[in-house]
Amino acid sequence: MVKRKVSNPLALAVLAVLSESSMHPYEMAQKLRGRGKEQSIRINYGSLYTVVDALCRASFIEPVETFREGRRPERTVYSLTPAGRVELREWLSEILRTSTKEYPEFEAGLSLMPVLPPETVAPLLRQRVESLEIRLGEVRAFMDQMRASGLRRLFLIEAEYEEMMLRAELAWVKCLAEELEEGTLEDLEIWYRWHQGDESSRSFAIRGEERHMT
Amino acid sequence: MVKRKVSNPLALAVLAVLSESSMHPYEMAQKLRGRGKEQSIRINYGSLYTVVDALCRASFIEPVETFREGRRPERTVYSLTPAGRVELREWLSEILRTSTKEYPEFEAGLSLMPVLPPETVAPLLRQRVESLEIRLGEVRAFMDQMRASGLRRLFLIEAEYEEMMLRAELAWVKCLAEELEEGTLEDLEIWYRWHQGDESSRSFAIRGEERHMT
DNA sequence: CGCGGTATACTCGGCTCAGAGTATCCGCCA
DNA sequence: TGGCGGATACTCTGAGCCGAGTATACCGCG
Repeated sequence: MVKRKVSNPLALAVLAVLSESSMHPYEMAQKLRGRGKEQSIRINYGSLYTVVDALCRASFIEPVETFREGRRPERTVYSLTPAGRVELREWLSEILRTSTKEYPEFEAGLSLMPVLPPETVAPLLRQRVESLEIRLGEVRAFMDQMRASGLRRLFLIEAEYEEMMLRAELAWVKCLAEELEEGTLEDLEIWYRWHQGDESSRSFAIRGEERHMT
Repeated sequence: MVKRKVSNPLALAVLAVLSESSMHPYEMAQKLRGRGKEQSIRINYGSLYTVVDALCRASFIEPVETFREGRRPERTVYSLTPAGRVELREWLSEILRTSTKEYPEFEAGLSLMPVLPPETVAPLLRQRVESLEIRLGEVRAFMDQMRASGLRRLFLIEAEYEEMMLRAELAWVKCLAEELEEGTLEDLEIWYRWHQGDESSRSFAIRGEERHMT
């Protein structure tokens, strides 16, 4: 778990494309886009050039030539250094090997959910179900399209992972929404009363304590 | 999907605790820690004070008094404004309602996985299984501990969500590792040959095209 | 009664990042 | 042939964010 000198995942993608052949930054973006990597790694120009620069400073890549055609801005072609190859292997291994805690927005939302009254939350979760279904459709469409263009399944493994995670969340959210709608959720009673301003629900978060929440 | 003036999830947590009662920044952090919110929302001092400041500038919160005890640094107590209350409700609703695409590291890792040879990847995934199991244990321990201190289940819903997502990932990774170990994964053959430098696997990513990868 | 360790309460500087803006070239249609 | 849209290829600015560092107070222990 060494701290990486360049920690943006886009840098990992840069190292990966350069492990194939030398190229200039814009071409890297094209390559990654062509393979549909923008689905799993955020590619944006601002970060791309910053990241290439940072990789250069860390000596993981180096410029091999610069040229210009016409009066276009100069293109600098970069190539991977041996140190860069090592970094690529180690970093990628670490990512596959260890699961680091991330903080998805929805988890934060859930943890503050009781701030809203339960009658409000139920329809919101229903909307989420729809939203997840749409996203699921997009992922499937993306996979079909990529496969149609001849890409092997191995190169769509990250999309399969995303699909599976979406399905898992979908099932869970559906279940939670149902419990809310049918009133079978534990603690729903006090949650409701608390939002009515009921004094008897002062101890809301904690069983048998004075009032406070979140 | 309005763009938030202050977009750090920590700001949402600040609005949420202030919806209960006015307090100073350090107390907010204590409250959130006490409820175990540091599991679902990144709380760190640097961000906390920046975020409080930003919320002030956006008029979602305002200072109500400042005092000092002894020769300790000054404490500023903040309270929620009506605009802040509206922001809290809307922001939280949006998070619960819509799923926005996030970019977990592991997904990026998977999408670049073929850079490593398959014999290397299999044991890495096995290590991930272990790592996920450890994390799962931590989440369970956290829930038990919180429940033991009297916290209602409703306030641990985000932990239940995390547990479920961990289980889903665990099952999937186990399955993938197995397929690799038993050689039943589609495309495993060429993946292997490609790393041997075999010329017949030049068309690796794409079926029937010249060599390139990622 | 002196000392170290822990809790309190911030501050600061530097790095990262996003995304809007800029400038050039090419193809095409009228 | 002139103009316009779209692709190419960056650049720049400002805001966000982190985490190490700082300084004081309190508390227990020998």
